[in-house]
This record gives sequence, C-alpha cells and structure tokens, in this order.
Amino acid sequence: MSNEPVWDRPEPPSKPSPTPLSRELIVNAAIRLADEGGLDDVSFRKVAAALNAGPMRLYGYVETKDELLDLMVDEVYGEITPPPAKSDWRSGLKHVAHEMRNAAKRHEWFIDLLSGRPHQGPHSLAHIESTLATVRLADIDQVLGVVSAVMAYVFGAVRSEITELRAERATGLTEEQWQRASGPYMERMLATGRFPLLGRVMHESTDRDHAEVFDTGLGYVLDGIAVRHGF
Amino acid sequence: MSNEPVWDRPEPPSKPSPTPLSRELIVNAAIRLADEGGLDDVSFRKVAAALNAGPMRLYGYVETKDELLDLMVDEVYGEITPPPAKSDWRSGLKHVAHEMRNAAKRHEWFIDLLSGRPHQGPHSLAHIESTLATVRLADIDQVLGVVSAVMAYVFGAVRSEITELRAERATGLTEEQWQRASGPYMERMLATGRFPLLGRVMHESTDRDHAEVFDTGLGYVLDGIAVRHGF
DNA sequence: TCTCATGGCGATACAGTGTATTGAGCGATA
DNA sequence: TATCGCTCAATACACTGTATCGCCATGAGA
Repeated sequence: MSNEPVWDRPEPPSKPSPTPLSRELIVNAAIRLADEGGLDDVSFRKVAAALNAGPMRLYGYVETKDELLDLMVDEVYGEITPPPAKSDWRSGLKHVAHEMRNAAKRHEWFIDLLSGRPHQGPHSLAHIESTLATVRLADIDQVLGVVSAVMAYVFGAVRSEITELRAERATGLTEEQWQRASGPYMERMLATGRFPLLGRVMHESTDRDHAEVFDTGLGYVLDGIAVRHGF
Repeated sequence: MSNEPVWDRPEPPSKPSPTPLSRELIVNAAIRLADEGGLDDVSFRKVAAALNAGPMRLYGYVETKDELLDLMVDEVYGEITPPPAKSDWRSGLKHVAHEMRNAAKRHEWFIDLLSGRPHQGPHSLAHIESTLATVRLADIDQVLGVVSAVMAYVFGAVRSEITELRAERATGLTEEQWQRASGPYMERMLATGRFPLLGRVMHESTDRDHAEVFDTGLGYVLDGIAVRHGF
C-alpha cells in the first residue's frame, strides 16, 4: 500500500529464520549462557534471544523458569559417569565424589542450584541409584546414611571451593594474597589480635592444591565410614 | 491557597512518624521478614515498609542489597555460641556443628546465603577463630583441613535437611509419603525397575530422626579425623 | 522573627525480571 | 475458498534494585 518504490523501503528486519525448538535445545542454550556469563545471564529473554526466538515461545516447552533450572541441573547430573559396576565401595564413592567435583567446576552455577528443590530428574535418579549401589550393606538405612554423609561432604566442599574461586576471580588474586586484596579491613581485624589462628592461617598456610584438600577431607569421611562399619 | 474549606480537604496521609533508623534495626527487620516469609520477602521496598520508611532511605545505612544480606548472615553467625574454651577437639567440633544446624533451622534462608560471597563479618570471623581453636594441632594446615572438612559436611548436611524440609512443607507430607505425593511420576520411574535401591529406600527406609542422621554422618567425619591423626 | 542554605528523604524514573493476555498470521480442513 | 485452530510475537503488569531529582524541614545567621 505504500507508494514509495521498493528500493526506498527498508527490508523488514530480516527475521532470523525461526529455528525449530526443542526442550533440549533450550536447556543447552541456557547451560551455555550460564557457563559463560553466570546464572544472571539465564533469563527467558536472553535464552530465547540466543535461539532467535521470542521469550514467550519458551513457554511451549517449559512451564516455568524453575522448571528450566531443574532441567539444567538434571543435564549436569547426566554428565556424571557412574562408577565402574564392580568397584569396591571406597573407590566407587571416591569416583562419584570426583565426578561431582569436576562437573561443578565445569558448570560453576551447578552448586548454586542444588540448594533449591530436590532433584527428581531421570539423570539425578540414576546418579543416586548408582551411588547407592556402590555401598553393599544389608541395611538400606545404613546405605542411605553412608551415601548421604559422603554427598553432604562433597556438596559442602565443592561449594566452598567454588566460593573461594569466585572470590579470587573477583579480586584477581590468589588466596595467599587475599587479605591484602580485601584491603585495610582485614588488616585491621587481624591487628586487633582477636583472631590469632585466623592470622596464622592467612599468613603461614601454604597454598595447597585444591584437589588435594578435597581428597584429604573425603578421606576423613571414608575412613570414618570404614571404622564404623568394620570394612 | 485552595478555597475549599478545611473540612472538605483530606488530611495529608498522616505520615507514620518516621522512626529513627539504624543498621541494626534494618538488619533485624530483614531477618524477621526472611524468617516469616522467606528470602523473597526481603526487598528494599518491603524492609523499608516494615520500618515505616521509604525504600531509598535504606541506602543511607547500606550501600547495596548484597551488603544487607551479608549483614544478615553475620548476624546469624553472631547467634552461634562458641564451644566452651577447654573442650576437647571432638566435643568442640560437635558443639559447633550443632550450633550451626540449630541456627540454620531457626533461619532457613541462612544456608541459601552461604553459597554466595565469603563471609568476612566480625561474627563470622569470630566463629571461624573459635572453631579453629578447638583443634589443637601444631600444623596450621592440618588444623585448617580438619575444620574445613567438618564445616563442609555440616553445610552439606544442613543444606539437604533444609531442602527436604521445604519439600515436605510444600506437599504437606512426610518423607515416607513423599513418593505418593510427587504423583504418578515417581511411581512410573520406580516401576521401570531401573532404580531398585531407590525403591527400597523409599519403601523400606524408616523415618529416622533428622538429628540422629546428622549425628551419624558427623560421627563418620570425626572418626575419620581421629583415625588419621591418631587421637 | 525572618530568611536562607543544607541535607535528608520521598517520589519518580529506568532497566531488568517472570509471566498472563492478546492478537495476528498461517496452515490445514471442510 | 472460507473458516477454524494453532503457534508465536507483541504487549502488558507487577515486581525487583538502584540513580536521580526536588521538596521540605530544620538549623544558622541577621
């Protein structure tokens, strides 16, 4: 209807051909965004944009944002390989622990999402199942207790490792230099003399390998289990 | 200047006398809101409203929302009483662990905030210091390792306990009945036969006391430490 | 007592969020 | 060909944290 000649009219903003979507594509896009820019970059608008789609289109595949986050979590559980079928309980649990740690390091947002709703996704369930299977005790309550304890340690350890890692990245310094980075505040606090051990930790403690620290703690837990159940 | 008679003019909306504020008042109000309605109820607008103030007024006392959350966390650390000065390492660490668990149960949002930035508030520092003090080992690296491991377990265990508690509250059912509540989905999953142990856990496992489960896991960790360091 | 300056605080504004609703366009069927 | 129905985009709404602006009340000086 416009009487301008075609050449003067701007093309319609070249609709980027609407990709066909799928739940998998959406979850993968969300994961990529989260890996690169943190959880803050996971919004319906941004995920949709990454897929050349309007935000509302996602609601055809996912009912709510929490659901999307659940799917992301389950996807990461899917990356975790179960321990070899016939491994003994100790190496089996060690395997699971390391797999979890590695997954959490690949996807730093992972640990943040674990504090929310319980995970009932298929990969999560498979993960729990295979972990339970490594502990061959008659009493199912004891099996659960052992696995829960190990998982609790793993969560906590990974969480604090990631937290520390973020703090380092934020200041661009290593743990050794952290106190200098956090400025006069920590200096003043330490100078009060109220925290002598903390002072020693920050000044004397060697910058140990994170993996080693993780293993040491894990060793405590596994040793304790061995002692208690006479393995 | 209006020529309506006074009686026809509405009174100015009776300003609720502007309470004098303080950082402490703000933090306490925020904590109360979080205790009652969860972290979602902690917004500058809502906190300010609870104090009969405009939202922007808070910025006089707190520079950013994260800062407010940090203050809330530190306040909770302040509620945690240190172990008696001369307690042995085992009962000292046990004391700390239970205190943390209790605090986290009083303030369910607490555990959610621990995953963020590291805590350098005065109460947090005092807490770490007194925990370190319970482990009397010569090597400061070993002290740190022991404390970190115990804290990691505690975080993880509390986290999963709170998560489970929330899930129960959401469905209004206990863990035993959980599978029935989560509807046909879990039934179907279990019916596939791919998760036999999970099935046993859900059907056979007795509804053990949470505190007991916590203590058992903690026992593993402490036993492991004892074994490794020959206590 | 009157005037003026200062500073604290509320109102407003903005960019972002998740999501409900609406409406347009298109493909398939009658 | 006409109509139905479905898909998706645009719009709208309530809410977030925070920057900016402007009013008003208070305190100082005349």
